[in-house]
Amino acid sequence: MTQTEQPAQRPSRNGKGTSSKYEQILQSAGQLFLQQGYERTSMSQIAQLAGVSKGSLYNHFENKADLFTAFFEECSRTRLNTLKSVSQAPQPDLRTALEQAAATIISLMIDPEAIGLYRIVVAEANEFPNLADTLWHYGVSRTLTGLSEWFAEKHAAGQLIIKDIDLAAEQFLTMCQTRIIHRSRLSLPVDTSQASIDGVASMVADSFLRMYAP
Amino acid sequence: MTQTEQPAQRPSRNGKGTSSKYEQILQSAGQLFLQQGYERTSMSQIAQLAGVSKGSLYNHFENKADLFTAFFEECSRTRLNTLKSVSQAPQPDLRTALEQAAATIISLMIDPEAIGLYRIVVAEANEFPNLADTLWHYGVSRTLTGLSEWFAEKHAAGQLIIKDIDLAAEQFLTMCQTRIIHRSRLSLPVDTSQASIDGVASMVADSFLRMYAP
Amino acid sequence: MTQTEQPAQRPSRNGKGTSSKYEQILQSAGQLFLQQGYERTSMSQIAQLAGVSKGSLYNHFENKADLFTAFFEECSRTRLNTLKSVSQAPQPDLRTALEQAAATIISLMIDPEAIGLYRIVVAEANEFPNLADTLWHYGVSRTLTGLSEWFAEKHAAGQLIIKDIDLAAEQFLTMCQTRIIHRSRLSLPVDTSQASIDGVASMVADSFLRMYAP
Amino acid sequence: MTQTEQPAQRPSRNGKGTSSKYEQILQSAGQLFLQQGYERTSMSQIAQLAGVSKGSLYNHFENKADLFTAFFEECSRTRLNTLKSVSQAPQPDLRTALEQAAATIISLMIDPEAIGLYRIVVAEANEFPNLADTLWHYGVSRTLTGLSEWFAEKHAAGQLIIKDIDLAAEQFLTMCQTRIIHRSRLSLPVDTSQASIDGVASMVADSFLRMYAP
DNA sequence: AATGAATGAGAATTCATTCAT
DNA sequence: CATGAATGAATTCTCATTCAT
Repeated sequence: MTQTEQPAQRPSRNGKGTSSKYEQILQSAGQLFLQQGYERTSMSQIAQLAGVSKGSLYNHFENKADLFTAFFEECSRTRLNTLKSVSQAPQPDLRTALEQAAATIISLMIDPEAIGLYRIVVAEANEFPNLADTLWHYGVSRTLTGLSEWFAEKHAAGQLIIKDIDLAAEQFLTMCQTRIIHRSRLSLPVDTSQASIDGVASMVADSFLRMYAP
Repeated sequence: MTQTEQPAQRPSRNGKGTSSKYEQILQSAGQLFLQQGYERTSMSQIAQLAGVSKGSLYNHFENKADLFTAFFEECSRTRLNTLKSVSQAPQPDLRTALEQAAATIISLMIDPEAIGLYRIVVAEANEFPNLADTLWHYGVSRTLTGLSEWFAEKHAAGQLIIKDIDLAAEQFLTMCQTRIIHRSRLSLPVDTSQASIDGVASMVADSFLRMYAP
Repeated sequence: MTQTEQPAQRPSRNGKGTSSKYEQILQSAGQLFLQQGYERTSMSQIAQLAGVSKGSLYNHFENKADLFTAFFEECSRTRLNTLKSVSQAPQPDLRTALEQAAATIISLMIDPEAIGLYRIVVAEANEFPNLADTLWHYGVSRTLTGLSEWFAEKHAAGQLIIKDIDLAAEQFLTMCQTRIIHRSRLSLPVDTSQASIDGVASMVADSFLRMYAP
Repeated sequence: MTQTEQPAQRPSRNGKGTSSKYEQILQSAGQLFLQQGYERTSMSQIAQLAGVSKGSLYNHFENKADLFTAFFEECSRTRLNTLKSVSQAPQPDLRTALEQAAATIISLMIDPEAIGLYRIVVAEANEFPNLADTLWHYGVSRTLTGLSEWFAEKHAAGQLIIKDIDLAAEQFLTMCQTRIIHRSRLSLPVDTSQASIDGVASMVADSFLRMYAP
């Protein structure tokens, strides 16, 4: 009912080249947790989807909470990795680069898995406090750092004038959440077409430039 | 197998000053739902906290889901009402007015109950789709409308130049969520002191003016 | 859970000419008991169908068992009365008279209410042992007596030669249950058209005459 | 709300001579269902009588209805099997053979288990419509077929003259129910001594011969 | 490691009955 | 008499976890 913190021993993947039962379970658990949330997902369901026995679950994970955190960490590491790459592609035009960065962020964050992860963290914030840490660590922090470094360069180059660079990065990220991401997280009807994303991205880039252009 | 008969009656509050058992239940349910979420809260817990028998719950509400939505609507109507009043107080200085509005919004949205409501909506978005509608209706919509009207006035008065007023209102509201609200929703450590709130509010006002001042 | 035997005081119907609430309840209870059986029928259902409060039920009947037996007795008295009239209509031809009596019996016994009563008696034979007495008394006994008297007359008149008249009556009644009644009681598909009934009735008359005609 | 997963497995009886837990449950369930009927029998009672936990019941059967039908089918197959053997023993004298067949049928059908099965089918005819099919298939059909074949032989041999053989078989079976079976099904006081059974059987044989002897 | 039957605590819900008004 | 909220025991069913094989 409450989570236990000991990370289950992670057996090295067996050398036979087949994805180990460990990962099979993790993958099935993830699918269900993301769809249904922690409480509504039962160990039986996971076992069935993974094609293993209920008992096997407990050979690999101490209990449901352990399996859950294992999934979450794996998922955060794997799925949120792409966010790091934001703003890697050099663009001659700053406005275009900002717009493109915003569009990328929005697209990544309305991905069903990202939405699912966000939901699960918010839902279980009290029961599993370190979920948020993990999400922040793998998801938000990296992006913010990436943006900060980028903005610092532009500041040094005189293309932007920013006093608090970290805050500016946070602002940029926050503004990206206008309308589309915000409504997606609530499962409210929302236009997620590329055109719609580009519209918000354009607005973000414009606003950001008004705020920080020389 | 057999049909259920008694439609849950919503008795008008008795005038004797004592909150009726109906509201007693609703209040207890709310407390638990906000703390623990829907799934983790059991009807037994609610009955116990409300000081009534488990059976009594079903004299007033058809089932757990019904009790939950009843709580949520009541709560949305009552608790989120205050958001309407944002920006009602006239201020000679536009910057100060914006800053104050932002500070008010931030304060209201990091209230534990508001955070709890947000969490529950995000968590149960799939199971109870109309929760988000209710939250949006009572919480977000009103605030946006209020801001839009205000900005329209300022636009008409030449103090702001805004093309898409509704989008501007959304931007303003989104920017208010930078750092403090965002982290609060994830139960991450965050400085919620007045000074911290004012800091973000000031940043929001500044940015907004840079974006839309003539 | 087990029945209590005290018959509830039967208030004389109120003189206002309107069917009393007592009978209103009895009628609704009957409808539900016959459809669903004793266990599956709840006091709430009865109250709702009768349009009275649950509490009212207990003003008129001591408990569920009492209400049930009251219904059953009333029902047996009222509904099974018609069986008495079997073989009242004089017929010049004995064969025709027998056939007609058999057809009447079959028709009466496949009536949904008769089937319902039979079912309920069989189902609750252990829990309410005197149901069977009542059914026998009001339903079977009368018919048997009627048949016995009739056969006795015919025996005296030399049209039939019967040693054990009571047994003959029972035989006649039993034979009437061939196929149609038997299958109806089990809700098995069965042809209940008049032609089908007449076919069995004819067979019964024939057989009976072979058995007892001089 | 969530789907159920484990289809109840029907394990083959383990060969160790001890009845498996599956059958242990089935046997206990049967005992209670036959005594008390479906509705009055609770899963807790069954678990207790079988000496297993409540949860175990659901490892073997999907739900109460599934356990019930499983019991019923098993029971019908096992218990009603003996009815098939009616009239297998050759008898030089037709009258004696008929009498003996009737006596056998009566004895089998007033067996407490047969009575219990009949009661349960009649009681649950609406809720479990295929109970009657099962009972008819395993119980009645076989007997009728057996009788029909026998009568056909006798007809071919000129010992009986029967136009509608199937109807004759039904008549024979119906007549066997006179008095003893009929009253037993209602739990009415009845003389079930061998003498009494022989009396009815004799009457049935006599009547049948009058109806169909050359 | 793998299995899957077994468990017992606890979940939601129903229901006959009572009782103050 | 009539009402309907209140009750608490009982019911069906779920679920995380254990353990012998």
